[in-house]
Amino acid sequence: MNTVKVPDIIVSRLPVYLRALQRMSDAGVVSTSSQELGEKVGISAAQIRKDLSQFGEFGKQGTGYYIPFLIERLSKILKVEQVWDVAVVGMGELGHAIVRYQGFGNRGFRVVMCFDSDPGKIGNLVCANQSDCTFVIRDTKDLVRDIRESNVKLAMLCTPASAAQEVADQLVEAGVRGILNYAPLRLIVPASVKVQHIDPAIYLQRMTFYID
Amino acid sequence: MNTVKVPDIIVSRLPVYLRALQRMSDAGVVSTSSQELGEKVGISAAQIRKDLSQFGEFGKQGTGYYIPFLIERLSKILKVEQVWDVAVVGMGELGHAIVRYQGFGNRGFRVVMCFDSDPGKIGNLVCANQSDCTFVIRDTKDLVRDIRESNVKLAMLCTPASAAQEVADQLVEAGVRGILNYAPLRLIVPASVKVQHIDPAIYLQRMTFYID
DNA sequence: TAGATTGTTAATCGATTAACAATC
DNA sequence: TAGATTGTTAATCGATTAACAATC
Repeated sequence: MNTVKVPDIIVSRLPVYLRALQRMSDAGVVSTSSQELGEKVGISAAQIRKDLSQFGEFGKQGTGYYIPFLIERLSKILKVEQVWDVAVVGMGELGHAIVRYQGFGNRGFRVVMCFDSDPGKIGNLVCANQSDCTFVIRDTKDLVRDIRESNVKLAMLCTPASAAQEVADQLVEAGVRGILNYAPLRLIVPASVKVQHIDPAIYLQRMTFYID
Repeated sequence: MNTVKVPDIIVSRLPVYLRALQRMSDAGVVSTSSQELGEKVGISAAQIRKDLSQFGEFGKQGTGYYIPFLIERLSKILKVEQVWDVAVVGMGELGHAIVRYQGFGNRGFRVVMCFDSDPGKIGNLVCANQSDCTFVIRDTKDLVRDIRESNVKLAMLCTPASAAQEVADQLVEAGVRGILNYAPLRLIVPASVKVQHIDPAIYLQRMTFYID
């Protein structure tokens, strides 16, 4: 077993490779090379080979990579050969959009429950699709109990900034190990909990710098 | 004038500094140090000083940084002392959530128009807030003309993956210089156009790797 | 076999950190 | 003044690239 820690920056590229490979696979392509994959994802061929070599030997000299095999291996490495249950907290516009969104299923995730603290929303139904209305908005007061009982390990945090840290604390207490944070502030969590942050305004500001 | 190109990685941190400074300012704090700011954003003090030194001298030895001044300078550098008009393309759940979202205003952006190609949606109203319904969904066929006429330089792309590249081509033709891409694929655009990509599934997969 | 492409090593490149003189 | 903190330089660290033997 290799006990050397894999650099975060390599881990962060693996999902990008996986997504491109799944697109190729969907298009009926069965094999590729580091060269071709690199062009699709905008990363050098050498880098892709080096990244993959952290985890094993997945290709063959002369012929490249067999896509179904590489997808299987990357899915295992990223632990998305299983489907993860996800909780959504904060059922404003964004929370609703996420719960209704259909695109996570084939990427390894599904929303299983959602919460809000607004009495006007608690108990309301959210329709994941037109015909089959499956989600009841739960009271955030029950968050720790409900998440712990159903063993949910991932959450998407869509509350206003003012409530975000308090909710994060509860998520940690409930045993959540990964938080996708949409609130525009940095969450303080133990080292054992991962946080990824999505703030559209930050991304827009990274582009305006370059526009004259 | 300094003609040395600023590294992208430094530019990418500036919005994070700005957001933290604005939060401090909102809380009534008027000055800070690289040490304190670093703790808030999770970046070393030395790195913050080095990043800022790319653009000038904004602090004072012994006393640190005067927050209103640093906010002003960072806003200028990122070109968000003005408010940018943004177009939203693809009015599914996500597009609606973005148009209705109120949080961009004080970060330098406002949505001014939205598009969809579905005849069942074109002409519908989208309410940016409860009382004042301001947006009519426009036909994507008119995108190039409308965006060019109103001189919009930023767009958020929320269409399905299948339509995304075609829409991106039209946005480029219309003179858009920055695209925030929510479709799960890499867009091909000229070097003069910046793309930032938001794919929640990618972020989730970056966390599951670390969860045992 | 000949051509193609891997996995890996060594060289290069760039980013981060440590340290400190300057100075508020 | 004495203490604090900047801006900057030099040292360190880590990531990327180039090159190529191995081999399908």
